[in-house]
Amino acid sequence: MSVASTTSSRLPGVTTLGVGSMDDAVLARIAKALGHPARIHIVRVLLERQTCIGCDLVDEVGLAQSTVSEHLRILKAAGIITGEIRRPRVCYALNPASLGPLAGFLNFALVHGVAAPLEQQLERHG
Amino acid sequence: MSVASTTSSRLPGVTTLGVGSMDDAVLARIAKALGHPARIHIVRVLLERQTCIGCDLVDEVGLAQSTVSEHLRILKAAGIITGEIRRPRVCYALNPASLGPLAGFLNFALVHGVAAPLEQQLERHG
DNA sequence: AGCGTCAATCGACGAATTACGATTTATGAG
DNA sequence: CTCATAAATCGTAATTCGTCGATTGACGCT
Repeated sequence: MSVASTTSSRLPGVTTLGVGSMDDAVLARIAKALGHPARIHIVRVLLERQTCIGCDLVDEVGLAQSTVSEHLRILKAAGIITGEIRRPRVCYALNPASLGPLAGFLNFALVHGVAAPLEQQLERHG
Repeated sequence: MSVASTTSSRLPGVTTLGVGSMDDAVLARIAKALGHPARIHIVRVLLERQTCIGCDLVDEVGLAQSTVSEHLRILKAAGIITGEIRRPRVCYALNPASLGPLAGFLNFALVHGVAAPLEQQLERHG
């Protein structure tokens, strides 16, 4: 099925390979790491102030320091953010390229999913 | 920053509003629903054969019927798939529009994230 | 009516997640 | 050296997740 250079988008980091080229586990890992409001919030903050932040994150998301640290660990483990140690601080930054696979998958689903007429979604059967 | 009609992409379902217009909880909910290999796999299968499938999904993902049913329930609850009851079968189909918010957020991160200081990403490995 | 098929639900159980406070580690400042 | 600060880690509790087998429900057939 379609390992074709089908349109998709020309977003940086998004391969134009078909959806079949991506591994379920890879995509799930990224999605799972983003699957918490606090972590989405962290990514958003890192997006706004690209300059790294340290403990400001703790103030931003209204959770305990240890909890925020854990969320940062999860994001880091997924490769979504980077943490440059600068004792006693740590400079966090977004690693946008890591989002490429999931973004590519979703874009693919978006452009190829709408091709199905509404009636098909309600009427078709095998 | 926030609500700007910045570029992004012209993918269907992706609003051109800024990243600030999306709620953390909404994005996290979609991401969480996709945060499992089996569910990614289901979405992919639904993408390939847009025509809905019933029990074929159980064969596709190699899990018990009740487990697959649970994954389908989660995807349905997140609005990612639809299930048209056609006794004794159920016709599942992708609801691509539901992926729009997350796709938009990731695209935004992708295009706006590359501007981040390069040295941080290189210096990071330690 | 009775059977077969498919999907949902129930109950169970271990594993993982989320959250917190307390502690520890590592610096830089005074 | 001592103190303050920032981040990670530890221990722990509550909750959620993932998975399964068994059961139930709802049809279409014969």
